[in-house]
Amino acid sequence: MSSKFSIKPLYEEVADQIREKIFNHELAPGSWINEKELTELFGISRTPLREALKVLASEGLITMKLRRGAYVTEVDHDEISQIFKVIAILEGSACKLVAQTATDKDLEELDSLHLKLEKAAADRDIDRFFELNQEFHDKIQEISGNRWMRKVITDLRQVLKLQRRNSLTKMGRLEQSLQEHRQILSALISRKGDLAQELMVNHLRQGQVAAVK
Amino acid sequence: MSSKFSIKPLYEEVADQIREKIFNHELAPGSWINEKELTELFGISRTPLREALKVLASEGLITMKLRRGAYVTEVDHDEISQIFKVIAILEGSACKLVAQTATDKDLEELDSLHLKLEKAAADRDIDRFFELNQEFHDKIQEISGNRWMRKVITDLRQVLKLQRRNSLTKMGRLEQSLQEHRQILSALISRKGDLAQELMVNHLRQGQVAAVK
DNA sequence: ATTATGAATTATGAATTCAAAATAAAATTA
DNA sequence: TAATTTTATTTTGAATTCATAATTCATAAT
Repeated sequence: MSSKFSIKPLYEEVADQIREKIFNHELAPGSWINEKELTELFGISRTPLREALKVLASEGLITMKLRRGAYVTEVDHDEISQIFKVIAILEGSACKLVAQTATDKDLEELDSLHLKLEKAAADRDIDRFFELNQEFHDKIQEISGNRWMRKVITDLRQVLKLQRRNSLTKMGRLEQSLQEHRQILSALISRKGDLAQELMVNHLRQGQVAAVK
Repeated sequence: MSSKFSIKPLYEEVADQIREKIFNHELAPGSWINEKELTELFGISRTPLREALKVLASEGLITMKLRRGAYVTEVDHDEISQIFKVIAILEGSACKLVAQTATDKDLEELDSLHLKLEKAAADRDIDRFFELNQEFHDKIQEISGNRWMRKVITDLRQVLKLQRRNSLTKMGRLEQSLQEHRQILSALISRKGDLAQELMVNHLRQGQVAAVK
């Protein structure tokens, strides 16, 4: 591995790298993991690699088969749908809470974040849009102030990322998604908790429809 | 380890055993994990033990410090409170869904489960009560049919179990808890989704109050 | 007596080794 | 030739080994 003085343990570093490979489909769902190949690629021994694999398995990203090794988990449409439902419930609640308890400063920050999002969309900068879209959702959770809810959502989103068709891949959906965000933001700013919650749940439902095709 | 022909990988077996030790406070929150001691106790080498530790760390039960080892995670009151809130949101939603979509047979099963719970309470059989109480909650999630929601709740409950003062330790709370269950069950049977949800959220809030003292 | 300093011990992180199981390849037979 | 058995190779699971960092303990200095 690159630097001699590691900040994090080797197995975590390795887990990060493998996660990346999974998310960009260098390691596609269903494909088996070749330990030797990866140890050679990373220039490490099997011990930390296998530790990393166990962590990824407990996250649900890979599946371990006794005496057969590990393969990238395949999630079917039904499971994607279930995961979306859980996320919708949680982000919806977070939204309601934000409408009720956020400071004005919080909402200003959310607003300025959304402005950047609008800009990225106008520029047709897809990557930046994705990134800021994620930040927008995450900011709401941050404001709502429940670290465990945030962790749960992050973990679930990670499993969703196994799927290539990742919610708003298509441009058409992008514009609609933006419109939904505007409504959510507006509801938050006018402190309409129930409305904000409903809009967020619906927003995520739309995302789900796009995701499962 | 006991049986020669293992069904599950050694590291999982070991993780299970350590989890048990954590939950019954043989390994108390804050205490450091002695690798050598555990390998000798289980009669295994450090390799599978350390794999197990990494899994437990990713579950949040233990915390790893680089070059210092691992200790059992300590969760403070604030975090317990946050976790309860997430569980309440999810179980509340599950409850609403069950009221709306459960078959009559589902509700009959839930009812008979609750009868057993009443019996255990009448017998003052605390262990059995705990077990059936858990089953009651789990059954609702099972009926609601979202495996991922169930997994999330299970994982969160596991972290709660780090705390000794586990919700309804005191007998007084036991009777009240039973009363709350009756109301939830009644709301479910009469298909009042919103009420069932509200009752469940409140039930868990009560549990939280008991838990954080 | 208390605090520093340095040696000895212990524990951790990671590579290597070894045994057993699974897969692939070769050889035998029908 | 096709199917089946046998043998070789690869891969996995787990123990062992090794290097280094952290801790403990003993000694010396203030």
